[in-house]
Amino acid sequence: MTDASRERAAGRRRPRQSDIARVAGVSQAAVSLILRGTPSGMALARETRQRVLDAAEELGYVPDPVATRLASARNAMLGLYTFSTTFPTDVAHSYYPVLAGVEEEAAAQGQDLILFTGSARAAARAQDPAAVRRVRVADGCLFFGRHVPEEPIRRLVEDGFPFVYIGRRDEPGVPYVGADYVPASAQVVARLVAAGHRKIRYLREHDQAPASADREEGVLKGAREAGLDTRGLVAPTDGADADALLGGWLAEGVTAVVVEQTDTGAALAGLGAAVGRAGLDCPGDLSLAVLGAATGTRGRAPGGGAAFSGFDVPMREMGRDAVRLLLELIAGSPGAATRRLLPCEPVEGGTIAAPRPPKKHT
Amino acid sequence: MTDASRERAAGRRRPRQSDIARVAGVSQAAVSLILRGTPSGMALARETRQRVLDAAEELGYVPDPVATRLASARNAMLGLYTFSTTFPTDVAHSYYPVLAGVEEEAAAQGQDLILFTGSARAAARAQDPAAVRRVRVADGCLFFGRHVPEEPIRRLVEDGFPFVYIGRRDEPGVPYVGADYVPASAQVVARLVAAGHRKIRYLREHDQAPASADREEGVLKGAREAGLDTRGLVAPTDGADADALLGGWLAEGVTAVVVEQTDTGAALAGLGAAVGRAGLDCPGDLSLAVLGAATGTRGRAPGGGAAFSGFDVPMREMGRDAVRLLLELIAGSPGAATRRLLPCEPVEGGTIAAPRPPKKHT
DNA sequence: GAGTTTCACTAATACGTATTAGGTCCTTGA
DNA sequence: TCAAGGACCTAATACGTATTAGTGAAACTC
Repeated sequence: MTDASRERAAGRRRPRQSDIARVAGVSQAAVSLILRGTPSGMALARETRQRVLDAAEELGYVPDPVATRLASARNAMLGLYTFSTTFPTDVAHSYYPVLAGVEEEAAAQGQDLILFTGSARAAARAQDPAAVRRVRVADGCLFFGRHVPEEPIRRLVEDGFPFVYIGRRDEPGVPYVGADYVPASAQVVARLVAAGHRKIRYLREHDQAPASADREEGVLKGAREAGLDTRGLVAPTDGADADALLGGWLAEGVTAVVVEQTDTGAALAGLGAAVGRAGLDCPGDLSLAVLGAATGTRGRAPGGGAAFSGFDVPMREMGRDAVRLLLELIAGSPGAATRRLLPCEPVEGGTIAAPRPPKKHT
Repeated sequence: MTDASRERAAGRRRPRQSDIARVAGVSQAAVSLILRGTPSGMALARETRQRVLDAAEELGYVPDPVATRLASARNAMLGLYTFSTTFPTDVAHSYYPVLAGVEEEAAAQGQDLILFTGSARAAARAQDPAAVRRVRVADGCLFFGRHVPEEPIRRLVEDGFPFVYIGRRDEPGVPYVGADYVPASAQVVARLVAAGHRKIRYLREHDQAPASADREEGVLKGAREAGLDTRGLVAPTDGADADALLGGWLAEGVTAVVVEQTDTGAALAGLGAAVGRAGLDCPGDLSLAVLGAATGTRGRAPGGGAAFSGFDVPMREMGRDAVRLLLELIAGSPGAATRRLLPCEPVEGGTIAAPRPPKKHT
């Protein structure tokens, strides 16, 4: 009776393996074995096999993916949990290439993605642990975003749930795929020094993220290795005080500025505008370098068409590698390196030149 | 013994209702009833209910969507199937705002999204029906993309699976949320006519998509209503022959060109370049109008900073409305209009002006 | 010709949740 | 004191497939 009413409601009911079994005169198990492929050492008579295949074809059988996944432990779905909206409003958002990489690799590996949209509500209710816990519906999960509620994540670590963070993390035991900012940032400073700059400033945002800390560390490392004075080297900004900062630096004889590029891009935008307002030529009057222009969103230098000098963050590759690592964790591969830093590609660009001969000094 | 070995193998197993039941000292059925909500006329003691809820919280229980789906038919997950990569390589891709709208509304409705990444392989294997079939793990599915394999879709219609197409479709019975291009396109022509133009051309791409057909229909409608000659009005292009077309039109005394804007943007890009090479001033020498600039990607007119005149496609709202419609279909709402066209917002822009007094005629 | 293998398949059960049909106790009314 | 009813919960089963253990029969071994 229930069956009949369901058939009425949904038109013709989808044929199942048991229907095929009835038609072909075999058991449901035989149908499953034949359609799925016999595991090993199992043999089915050629004729029976054909009868089942014919019946399946005739009935228009389609396996139910839900049942398939219930029966086998995996569901070939990877979670993607972002701590802001996944599709940001700002098209030029720097997250974007990472997501593209994630999708690309997931598709290549035959995995679907579950986008957890709880972010908005989770943010509203301040760290609702249930929101993060929901990711367990997937085989594993990728986390992405600068600011993360730590408590729910720790919970996942404890439970042994497979997940990978995109971006370096400080917490022990958290697998991640990040960018290797330290050497890349040091190398940018080295390039400025090689071009003749001795008075350099580093403009960074007010931010506690590991990515920011690493860049600063790299800049300091590069400065020390070149024998530069690191006092006053680092200047945090919110993007609004750029004019004052720039004026001060020019007065001090600064010839090059390194800028941190993050998802908001506030520091770079602020400085770029200030350079424009001051009527400075770049790189004629001032050399600029950017730490981590987002691939595909690469800003244009104030002067004209040339790209900023600095390095690119391998966003796409981070996304891809995170998927690979996650799948290894899910599979339980023992030898996998669970904390990975990918190298950043240097960008030649056109915003570094030799400094003008200093007036005071000559 | 089996349980124990599995626990060892996979670390700690995900908690199930039966685990909660054991902890709380009730049956699995009671757990399901309490967590899911008692149907009607069922009463559970307040104290028992609390014990179960506490145990669930303590164990970090999350319902298995696959099992949920198999047993009932809801899992609060909507599928999103795109017939190209979901995160396109081109950041300025016009699909983007639609996806943002989908995510926004899904989050608002407490639904997660399943991104089906089969697209790549499906495209490779030319219309593999299995790829589309995967969507059935979700409660319903959104389809998005200009070119769609029709056969698998028809299959879903037959099976009564709830889905919504983003973009108008010709096939009968397919629910969709699209943009109402016909009146919007006609209105653009009317605006040109009102500005004094009588010789107009419409540049469209070689494309069979309904969206293209609708725009052309609207342009023709607008032309007829203004009493214009529609012969030679429509010109398809691949973007490469723009110089020749433009030259011919100028010789004919054409004073305004309407351009179709699609996801590739080839037609507009080609014409814009041709206008530049011909040294024409827009709108001084030639008025331009664009049918459907993508929100957020709005092109700039060749002359300078002004936006193209024309209309905007309500991409974001289409995404949102598609989610709403899909949820209605899933809920089985009887009165829902299943085929919706949203109005396009006119864009004033700066590329329409009165035509120069024609030389030949005067 | 008793024992062993191989073949070809089936029975049974797991996967995790939803749902329905009861089953116990406890209170209440007559 | 017995029946009726309600409150509270459990047993049983369904959902559709995967998988393992096992079964009967034929074929082979010595």
